Amino acid sequence: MGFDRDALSRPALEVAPDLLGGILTVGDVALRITEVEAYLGEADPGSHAFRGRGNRNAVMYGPPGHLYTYFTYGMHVCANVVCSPEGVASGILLRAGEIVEGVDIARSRRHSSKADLDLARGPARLCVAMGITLVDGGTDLDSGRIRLSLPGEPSPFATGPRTGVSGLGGSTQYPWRFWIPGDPTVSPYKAHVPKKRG
DNA sequence: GTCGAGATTATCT
DNA sequence: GATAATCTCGACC
Repeated sequence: MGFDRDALSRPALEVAPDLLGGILTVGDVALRITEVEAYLGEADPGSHAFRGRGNRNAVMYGPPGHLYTYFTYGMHVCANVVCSPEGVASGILLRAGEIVEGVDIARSRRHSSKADLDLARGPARLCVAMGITLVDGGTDLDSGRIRLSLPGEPSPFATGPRTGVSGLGGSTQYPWRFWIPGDPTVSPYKAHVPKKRG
């Protein structure tokens, strides 16, 4: 079960499409991954690792197959799958998915939630629905309560520009976003620019 | 359905 | 002190 460690020891751009259709299991909740986004670490102006290694992104430099979590905008948590060999900072952000098991549990975590498809639509929502928090950062995805299963065969996928990135160095120009075409849980989200404090 | 604006806190300089 | 890989809400078509 689980996944081939070697399958994740490759550049993020190659691993990202392989995650589509994969299953992420956290406790009693299972998620089918439908949308991801690749981050190439130091080579990527939009990545946290672009400005060098720090406490926050240290996990991204570690071995593949681990979970990288971070806080953004003070209120939200996002989850990444670390890939590339140890020492190379790259990861894949889980942007959206479909709850395939434990829907009632996920719904109870998001009290004011609406449709099932909305439970994990968006990176921060996905973490809330799955119960992923900062303490899960650095967890091995092949042991413990959080597990990842890669699909047996490749899924069809589409690519497009990234959204929500600060545009530092025009990083939104790269088509490093991957999703399963036609899936209802994927990105109905607008591509707006970060807002400054008022 | 789309568009625009505000909220809130860990992390880094 | 500035920044941030977002979400929710309200207004409008």
